[in-house]
Amino acid sequence: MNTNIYDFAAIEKKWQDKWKNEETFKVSSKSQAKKYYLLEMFPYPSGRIHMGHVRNYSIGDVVARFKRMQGYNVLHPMGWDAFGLPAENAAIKHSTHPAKWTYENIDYMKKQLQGMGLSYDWSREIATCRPEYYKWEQLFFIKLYEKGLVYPKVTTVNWCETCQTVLANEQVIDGCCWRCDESVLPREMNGWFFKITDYTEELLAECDNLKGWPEKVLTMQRNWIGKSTGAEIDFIVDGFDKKLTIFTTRPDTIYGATFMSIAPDHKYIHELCQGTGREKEITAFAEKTRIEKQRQNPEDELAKEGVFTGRYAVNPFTGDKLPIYAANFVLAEYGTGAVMAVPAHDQRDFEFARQYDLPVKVVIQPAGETLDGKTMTTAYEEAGTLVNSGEFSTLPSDTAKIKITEQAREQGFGKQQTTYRLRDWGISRQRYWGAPIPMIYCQKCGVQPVPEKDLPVTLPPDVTIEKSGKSPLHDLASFHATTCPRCGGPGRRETDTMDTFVESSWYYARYACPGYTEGPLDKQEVDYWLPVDQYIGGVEHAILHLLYARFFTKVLRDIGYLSVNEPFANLLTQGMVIKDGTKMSKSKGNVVDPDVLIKRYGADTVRLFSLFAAPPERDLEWSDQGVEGAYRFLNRVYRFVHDNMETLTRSANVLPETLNSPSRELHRKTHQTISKVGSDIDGKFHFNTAISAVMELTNTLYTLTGENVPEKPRTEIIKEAVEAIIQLLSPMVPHFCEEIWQRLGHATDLSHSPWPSFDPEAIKEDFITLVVQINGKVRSKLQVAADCDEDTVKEKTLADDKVQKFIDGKTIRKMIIVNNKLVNIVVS
RNA sequence: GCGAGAGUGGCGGAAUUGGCAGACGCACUAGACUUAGGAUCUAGCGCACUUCGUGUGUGGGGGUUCAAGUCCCCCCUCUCGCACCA
Repeated sequence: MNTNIYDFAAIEKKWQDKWKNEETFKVSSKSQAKKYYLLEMFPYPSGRIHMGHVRNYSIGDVVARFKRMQGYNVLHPMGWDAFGLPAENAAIKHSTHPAKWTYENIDYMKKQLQGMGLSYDWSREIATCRPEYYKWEQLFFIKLYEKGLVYPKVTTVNWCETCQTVLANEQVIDGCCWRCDESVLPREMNGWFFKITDYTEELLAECDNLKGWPEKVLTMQRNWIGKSTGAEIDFIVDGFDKKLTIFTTRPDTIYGATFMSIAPDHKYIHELCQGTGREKEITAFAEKTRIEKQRQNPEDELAKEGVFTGRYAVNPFTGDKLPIYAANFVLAEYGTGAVMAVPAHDQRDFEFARQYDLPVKVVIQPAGETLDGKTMTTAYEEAGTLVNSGEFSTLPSDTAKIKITEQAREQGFGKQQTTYRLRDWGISRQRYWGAPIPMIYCQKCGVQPVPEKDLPVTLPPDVTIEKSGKSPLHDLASFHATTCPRCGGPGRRETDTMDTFVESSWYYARYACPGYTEGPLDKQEVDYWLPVDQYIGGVEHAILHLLYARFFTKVLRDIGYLSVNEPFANLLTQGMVIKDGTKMSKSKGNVVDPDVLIKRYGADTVRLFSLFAAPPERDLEWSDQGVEGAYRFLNRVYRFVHDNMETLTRSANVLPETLNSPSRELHRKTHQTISKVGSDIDGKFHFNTAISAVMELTNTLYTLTGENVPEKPRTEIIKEAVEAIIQLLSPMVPHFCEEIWQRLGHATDLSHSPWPSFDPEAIKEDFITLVVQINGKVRSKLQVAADCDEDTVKEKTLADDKVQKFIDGKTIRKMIIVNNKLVNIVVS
């Protein structure tokens, strides 16, 4: 290795080989040190890592290395979220097998990650597509089924005829399949559901305890859960034997109901209009609405539209007959699928009423204003005082809510009710490349779980993915033909596979015991390592993955596999990497390839820049010139060490008793930097300011040792500064620092040597520059001894020439002295 | 529409509890070294005015204060999330 230049390629290879051969970052729970579990979201093995990965894993690695130097027993694992549709698409495109494609990608990406010098314990690597992994997922499925937390349901799904598969909502773009661009059709299908709704309240309540999560993510989760409290009230329908139940958050407005709206696909819609002569019209309207909702651009709201059903509901409080409309804005899936319409106090009902010329009856009056149903132009939705509401008139709306609900309950036609937006999690996928759902259908016994001893239900490898995209499992008798575990008769396996979000809902726990064969989780290990102390990933998973993982943790806790309530104690959501102001994408041609950068500058430079360019939670604008700057900085440090190698290695580590002035200055700056970098990294993740602090120290070092300075710092102090720079940078640019550390004569690796500590005494400044303001404007600056007393400051200030000039002939009204900072003289 | 976050030089971004706005880096300008410079070093670099200097300046407007990027009120813009949720 030529040490005259910064030969990053040779340096990085040397240390990566060493880390790999010596398993430097392998950890075990048998340690005296306190544990720290740092996890980054594992990648989908799509082929190559992208800049988003580089950023995510660089951030994580800094924290892992920092915590390790602080003496923690750091678990820092990596693995592969390896099931998913892209593998099937690639298999079709390249006439290969999803498994082959996936494993090849994993091999390549693993090399890329190792090439970044990330400090993973690779002995814990997981690939979710391996039977050793998904076997346990199938076991969970069965356990959940036995507990009633998994159930089958026939429901409407997004079906793509061309691709022969169900699509998740997020895979439907403007009503079309993201893959083939054909229209997606709703289709009634049987599917398996996880009963996440059993955990709604806990998922919501625990949000308040997740102090280490960004408020933004918690808000998104709360919104997604969408709790609202109100009342359910039954309405009798004239000439119809069933009651219609509505849900409302405003029972206080019930006297103002002038009609009723129900979803066009409400479960009673057909029965309801039977015999009214309006059946055809209603059916046509339901069909039209369905199609429009399919086609609808989510950006714009559908115009409100409705059709009278020919029936009337009776308001239980007033006895009024309310016409029932099928309305396109009422959702069958939310609440009860029917609403009482109070146009005076609900904007949607108001718009609908005006459109169809229905009465608007005011029952809530705001203070200091009198609303008139005939003339009002917008609904009044706030609180107020009840009017036209029988015995409840004059009550404030808050009280009325309670009283009206109470009376409905007493009289048996209503109750207090809470509704959630959150739905159960449909996990069936008509795909091949996923974990098979371990259930068997039997003509005689119905659906039966696969016995535990028969797990895993292995994905058959010998299949071809056809162009149609249809899962080969459906027609593969060797897979689905089996016997019923109960009666021994012929059975057919479930041919659907699980949503890939199921794998990622528990992988973090499996890292605690990746090789465990007695069960999914080794209780001792997971109890030691969990929860994850710091989780890091993109904000795009704010709801789906993070909610599912929280749910799974609670389920696994209740089955007895885990002891924690929440999987991730602290969460950091990093921003996107963008270029030219927009997200990197092939179509925009602004993609930066990490391989190219690493080849050109080395992994350390790429890491350094991605940490320096922006704080983690913000978007990072990629700049080729910025990368150049990071490279330049490392060279600057390298050069200093190289040019001073002899002095540095010869110099003692013991600091001398007395120091000259430049020594004191450098010593102070060194300790200030140690202090700042530590506090910037620890918990704050301000890597950008940490790096700039080290740059400042480097600049100071150059300045104080420059050719023309009259007196240089002592070599011991220079050595102290250089070693601090190397130690402080080491979590960010590990190869570079290890190499220099070694050349400086250290026998122990930096990875496992302690984080430097600072001397609080050394940090203190001898002299302070005191800013002197007159009427709030900076007019002069004074050098004073630190902690100088007020009288001395006053005296010195008034004696200053510039100050004299500005206060001459004026009256001093006030003098404000802020210790060690500034003086403000108020004159008139 | 609702919710969250943000708005600071040419650019990325700094600025404890209110206390020198623009740290650090990029770009740019001038100079040095050099056969050469896309290496390195030195100096400059918010804007305006004629220089020392003075004025002005953190999306806009108002306020509190000796002092506001920071606190309070109103408005504007952008990003993200949710979106007819009854």
